[in-house]
Amino acid sequence: MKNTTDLKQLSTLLKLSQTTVSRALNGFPEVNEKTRLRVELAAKKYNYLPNTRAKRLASGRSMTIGHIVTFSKEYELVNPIFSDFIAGASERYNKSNYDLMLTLAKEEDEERIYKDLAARSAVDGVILHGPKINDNRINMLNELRIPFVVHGRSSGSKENYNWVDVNNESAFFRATEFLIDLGHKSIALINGDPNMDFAMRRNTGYGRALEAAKISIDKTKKFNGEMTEPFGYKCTIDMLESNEPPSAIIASSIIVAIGIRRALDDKGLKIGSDISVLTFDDDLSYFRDEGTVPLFTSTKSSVREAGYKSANLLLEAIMNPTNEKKGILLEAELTIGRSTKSFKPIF
Amino acid sequence: MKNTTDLKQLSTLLKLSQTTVSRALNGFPEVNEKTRLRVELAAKKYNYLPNTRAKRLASGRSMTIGHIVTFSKEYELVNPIFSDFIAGASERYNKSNYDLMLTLAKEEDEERIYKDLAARSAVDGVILHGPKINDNRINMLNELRIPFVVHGRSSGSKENYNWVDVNNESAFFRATEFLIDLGHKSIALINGDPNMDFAMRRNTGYGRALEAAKISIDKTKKFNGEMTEPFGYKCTIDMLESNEPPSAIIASSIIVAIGIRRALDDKGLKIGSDISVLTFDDDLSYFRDEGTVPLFTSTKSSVREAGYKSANLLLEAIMNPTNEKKGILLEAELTIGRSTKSFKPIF
DNA sequence: AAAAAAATCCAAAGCGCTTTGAATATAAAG
DNA sequence: CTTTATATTCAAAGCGCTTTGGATTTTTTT
Repeated sequence: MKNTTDLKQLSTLLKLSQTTVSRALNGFPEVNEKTRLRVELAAKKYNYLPNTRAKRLASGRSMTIGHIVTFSKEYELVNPIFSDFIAGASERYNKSNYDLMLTLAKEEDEERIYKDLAARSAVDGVILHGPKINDNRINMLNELRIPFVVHGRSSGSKENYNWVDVNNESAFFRATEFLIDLGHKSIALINGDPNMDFAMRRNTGYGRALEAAKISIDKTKKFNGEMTEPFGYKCTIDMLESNEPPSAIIASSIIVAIGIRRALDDKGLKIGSDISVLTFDDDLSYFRDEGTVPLFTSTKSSVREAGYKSANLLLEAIMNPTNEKKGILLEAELTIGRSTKSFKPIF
Repeated sequence: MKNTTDLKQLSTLLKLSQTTVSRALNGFPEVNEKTRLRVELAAKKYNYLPNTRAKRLASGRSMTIGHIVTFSKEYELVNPIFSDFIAGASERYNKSNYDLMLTLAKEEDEERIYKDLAARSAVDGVILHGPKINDNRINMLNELRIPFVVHGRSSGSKENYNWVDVNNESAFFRATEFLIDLGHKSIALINGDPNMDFAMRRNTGYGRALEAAKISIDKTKKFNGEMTEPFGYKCTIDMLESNEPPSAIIASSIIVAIGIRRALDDKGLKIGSDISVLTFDDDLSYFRDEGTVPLFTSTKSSVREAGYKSANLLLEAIMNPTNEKKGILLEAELTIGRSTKSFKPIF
């Protein structure tokens, strides 16, 4: 029935103790090179790999990183960026033989999940996704003494923690400034959930650029919500049906931008020439637009790279628990597409 | 340092043996109801949860399901449907306290990963994603004796296996038939990788409907490739620049359909009135279009539901290893949007 | 060649649970 | 009030590794 070789069998075959075989395979110095070679050959031959369960118990490490991703409450929405983020993280884990444990849960269950993870010591560390302003999960994780890295940051939090974030404020400052330089004065912003830290920073960058150009903020042109395609559509339609539609729109994600385009289309407006659109772009793989000039002008930063770097930072923190906490700030680059043009009144 | 309670501590506190405490918590019948209550209360009070690593070793089960998702070779693309699929699966696992282990890997590593998983007995079962025609991973998994469920099927495989699939052939038959009924005679198909089983079935459904209407197949209007937005764009541009553009296009995913729309837009064509577009829709959460009449006419089937059902079938198979292998076929529903209109010559 | 040092190997304990087989307490039957 | 059956509890073994501390062998030093 059992078709796997275990350490005992292997050591008997080799006429060696389990200790020696174990040490040979784990690269300990106190083992003769010749025997190590013998052992490694035999391990390969008999297809031996240490039983994960036993290894984890004996070594006291789970060799597993937890990712807890929450659905948004209303729409049971899974953030589309998470697959690319995880692709990056997974790439890093594979190199060090860590496993990735993924939990998708409702927001209200998240706290319990972290506590359970700690109590049953199921993971060696976690990645915290989607930090909010003043996110109390951060101090909770510090109290639970689980090593962790935050993808993003949490303004207002007094805690000391590792993070990897894109410079959202500067990305949106530059985006707004770029549109202003093109002559736009009425620039809308379709942003994410206002409790999210990234949305707040994006809002700040947007506001700073407008202020610098002495353009007052029009509250009817600022939207916060779930970053879905229909949300982008709806906000745009609302603006286009208002008295004073904007001449440019900034979107917080490419999915939203696609909704904006659909709305423009419906209203018979041409993207770029009639209304400029600029979006933040996470460089999601299935929208990646190589070769041709991209449709959307964007501030772009690879979320996959963020995933890799987050994973890397976490593993470092696990190996060296005394390390100083560290923050990594990624800059987004402004990529010019065909969706932005100089201002020209159309209404 | 250690801040978790273990079984030994808990049983000492309760003046009971570890055996009794363990049994009480695991719902064994041979434990007095009063003691069980005492134990459960104490467990809650002291925040006791069994150590995952120890439990897994002792019980001989990993309580973990593996999902191996591969990047496509050329584009390092992560299939966007996988996040919604996993959301469904995760929901099912949570109910039974299974963990989900996710590995993202290159195709060429996949075989080794399965073998390693078996050798180190790291999971109790796996979900096989993205089956191809004659997929040899299926017999490999059977040989490895890992319980598994295939999301999709594999034509040509002689193996006996569990699967959950959407009726791709009928979905594309109906889609094509629907367009034919609207008077379209030149209907393009932008499909996935031709080695994928689902793409083959979709092609079959499409072909059958054309044949039934005595429309001969135009090979210049059939495309196979990565289901990205740029791919949809490119195929459409190519057709529009040819001598005989189609009057309708069927897309294999909403992402592709979005690319098609961009191309139509670029060429100054109106979706629906000028060219009809019909897409398969996995009902991805961030494109879900509630309330209004959806833009795209589609054959729709929730991939999230498929995830839930796959997980459920897998857990059943793990609990009852002698169960007959089972297939679950989901039907897609035809949803009428604004992207399809009766045929009317425009060129 | 004997003594000291270094290299190599091993037996056994332990990781924190579950589970087996036996012991004890309680209830039912004679 | 025994005896037998039933309910409840427990001590100890075992899951398959890693790791400790010691034993043995080989090499180096004197």
